[in-house]
Amino acid sequence: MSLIIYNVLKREKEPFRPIVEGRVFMYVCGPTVYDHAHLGHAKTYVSFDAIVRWLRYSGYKVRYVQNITDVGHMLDDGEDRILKGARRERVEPMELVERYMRSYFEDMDALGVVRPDISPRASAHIPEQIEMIQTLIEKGHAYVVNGSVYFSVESDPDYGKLSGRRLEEMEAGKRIAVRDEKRHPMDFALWVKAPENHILQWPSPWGRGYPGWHIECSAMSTKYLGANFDIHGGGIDNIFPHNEAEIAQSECAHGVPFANYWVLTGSLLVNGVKMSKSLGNFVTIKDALKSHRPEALRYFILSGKYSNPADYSAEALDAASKGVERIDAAVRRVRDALKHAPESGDEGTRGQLMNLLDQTRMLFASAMNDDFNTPLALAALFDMSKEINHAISSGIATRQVLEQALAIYTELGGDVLGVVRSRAAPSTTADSEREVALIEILIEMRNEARKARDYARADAIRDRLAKLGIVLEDGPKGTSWRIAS
RNA sequence: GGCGACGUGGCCAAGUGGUAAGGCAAGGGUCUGCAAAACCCUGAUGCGUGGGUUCGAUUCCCACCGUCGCCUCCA
Repeated sequence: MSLIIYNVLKREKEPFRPIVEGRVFMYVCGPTVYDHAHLGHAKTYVSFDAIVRWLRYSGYKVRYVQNITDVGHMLDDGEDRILKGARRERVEPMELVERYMRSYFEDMDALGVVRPDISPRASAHIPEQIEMIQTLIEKGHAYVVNGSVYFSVESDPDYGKLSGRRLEEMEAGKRIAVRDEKRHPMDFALWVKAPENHILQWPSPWGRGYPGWHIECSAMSTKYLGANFDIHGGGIDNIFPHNEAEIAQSECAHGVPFANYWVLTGSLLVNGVKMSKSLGNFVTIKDALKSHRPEALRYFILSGKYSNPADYSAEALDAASKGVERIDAAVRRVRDALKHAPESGDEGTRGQLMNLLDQTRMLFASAMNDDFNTPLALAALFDMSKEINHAISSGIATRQVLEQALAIYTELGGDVLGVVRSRAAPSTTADSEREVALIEILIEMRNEARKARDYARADAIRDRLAKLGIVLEDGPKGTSWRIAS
């Protein structure tokens, strides 16, 4: 079974053929770190996390590079976002960058997003960017004006191939006053001359200045992945001008194709419009994590296709929490059942169940291999849960079956999608060990009350524990407990 | 205006030229002292609207309506 990817560059699904057998070189546009990350960022990076995890699970050796933009990302008025943020918080630009870069990694760690293999910073790759700009000038694709350097879009016949735009058509829609030093209104800055007292500036062959936003991704992806690499990812909202500019710069400088596959994620919407900083309609990841488990946020994101837009609402997140809880409950039951599972059972039944589990793995794999169809992959886990629950209820699940089911939850639900916690909440600290013991004492007392038919007392214990977020569940084999999600 | 995406049961969301996965919510039932969890049952004669192609379309084509993204602020 082989992987098929929807390639935005071709506008169609195509089989994935890596440049080097067994390896994947992948770049994803990272955040500009001038403020806390919100759920829109979470959608993109959780989506790519699932993609990378699946590639690795499939046996590929992946090098995953995701940049940190800490210079060069301009606002409409030409001011650098980092400088504006630094002024707002009255700190050094690099202090601001450090603050929000840490915040970003904290959020990603909390969401269980596996860290990229390399997280290069734009400000740490100024020489590489300058070198690339020089190459572009030498090859006639860029020109110097008053200490700034612009990329000449007319010098690139392929310009617009990713976003499907043509230069002639774009001129009509421009909304920004064009700097008259540009030769063509669509030309974009590779290097910007710094005003006198500009805080962020570096020496260059063209005088002191700072790099444009797009060139960093070209320079850094080339450095760590090569001029031609496998997959380039990002949010669809950056398809133009950013991704388009990356392609133009890279291909004009190196004369080889840039990324072979373009994988872009749909935007996160709120009430039908994009969640964004500028609209102020955003929910930070930190805030969302105050009321929802990371697995619930991941489930919310992965229950739709990465390429489609998703609509955020508090209700949607609640529904996701319930969904993830259903899987969790099933995993708990399997773990419990494993404690007293029969070693052997009816051979025919056992074979049927093992078949079902194989089927689950197959369905999951074919879903993920079909352009990373995570919602369909999740459905495979739900279908399995239903069958396994049934098998446990009717006592026909043998140890072998349960172990295999648990392996599926752990590997596919946990390692690949990250919606199943890797194990039951660990109780490693002294405090929590004591807490567990106390809960067990209370359960014992309650069960004594139940035996004595003192239900008022039994219910009181259950209710009070529930208020603390501890849920009791009475089963045929005793009472179990869990922390409410 | 240009480019792109989308419109599937109350909500979310897969999918296919041959008769609609899954989740949430709802109703009924089994289990339980009561719950919880779990399991069983119920629900779109229809997949934006109107045409067309076809033996047959939700799936292909055309038109229209609506929503969203991008067109140098944003993952």
